[in-house]
Amino acid sequence: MPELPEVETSRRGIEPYVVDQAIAAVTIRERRLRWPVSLDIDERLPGATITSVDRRAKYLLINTTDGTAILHLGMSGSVFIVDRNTPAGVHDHVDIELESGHALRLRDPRRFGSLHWSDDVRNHWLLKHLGPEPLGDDFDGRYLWDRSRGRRVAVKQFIMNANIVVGVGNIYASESLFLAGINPKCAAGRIALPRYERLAEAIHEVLQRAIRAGGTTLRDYYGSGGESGWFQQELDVYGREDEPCHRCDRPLTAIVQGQRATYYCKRCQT
DNA sequence: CTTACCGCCTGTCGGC
DNA sequence: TGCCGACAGGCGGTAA
Repeated sequence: MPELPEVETSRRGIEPYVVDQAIAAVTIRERRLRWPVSLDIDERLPGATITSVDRRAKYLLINTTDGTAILHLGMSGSVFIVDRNTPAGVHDHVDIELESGHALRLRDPRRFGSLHWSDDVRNHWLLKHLGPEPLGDDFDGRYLWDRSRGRRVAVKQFIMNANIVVGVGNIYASESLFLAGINPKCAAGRIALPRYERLAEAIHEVLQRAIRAGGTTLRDYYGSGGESGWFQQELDVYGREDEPCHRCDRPLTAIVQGQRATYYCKRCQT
């Protein structure tokens, strides 16, 4: 569920509590995440001081004086701040305990998330192949057009491919295509430049709006359980099968692409 | 190179 | 009302 806006909201939420904090201890209650949590985490984090919290794609990068913890929230993960002695719930797998008496807690019921250690994040295997940030300078319609030439994959799957552009998850892919008026089934290689320019703008718009919405509800990452900022976006199509299109009033359509649900308007998206 | 599909998990939801 | 099976969903791995 956490898409890029939610991850960015989490980053901003925990940042003030963890930056410049020395790590007193690390408690790992469950190592079996998407990949087993490496012993490096236990060995290297304690004693280090957190220098910054960055985001790359949907990864949170907890930079320390000794290296970087790479955290992914998967489908159901969340991070939040608790007092160090707050009893852990069933799915609270990791605590990074800080000198301040707080702890950064990772909760992830489905365990699709992950936690890695790296001395050289830029070349880490999880991040190395990733495409540009959708909110960064090197992402625009021209870029999408360039990368899509000769590709027969559907445009929705194309923009969800992290090698092409990161952070466009299932929800925001449908929303962006609606905003741009593009049929999700359209072959990526058969879409002209002007339409990709509209699509790039739409992706930017949708993500930016969601981050802003997250920001307005970003009250308290301390003891919050990490729910704040989640799902504040007003959605035009996602999850609205048979409900009226916000533009033309006709019922919206749901299909499956690459084993994932897609929602769109047959009249407005061509 | 591209494309298609698998499977890791558990909370939620629909059907009976 | 209560139980149970189906399913969603990010994303790297693997196969074709």
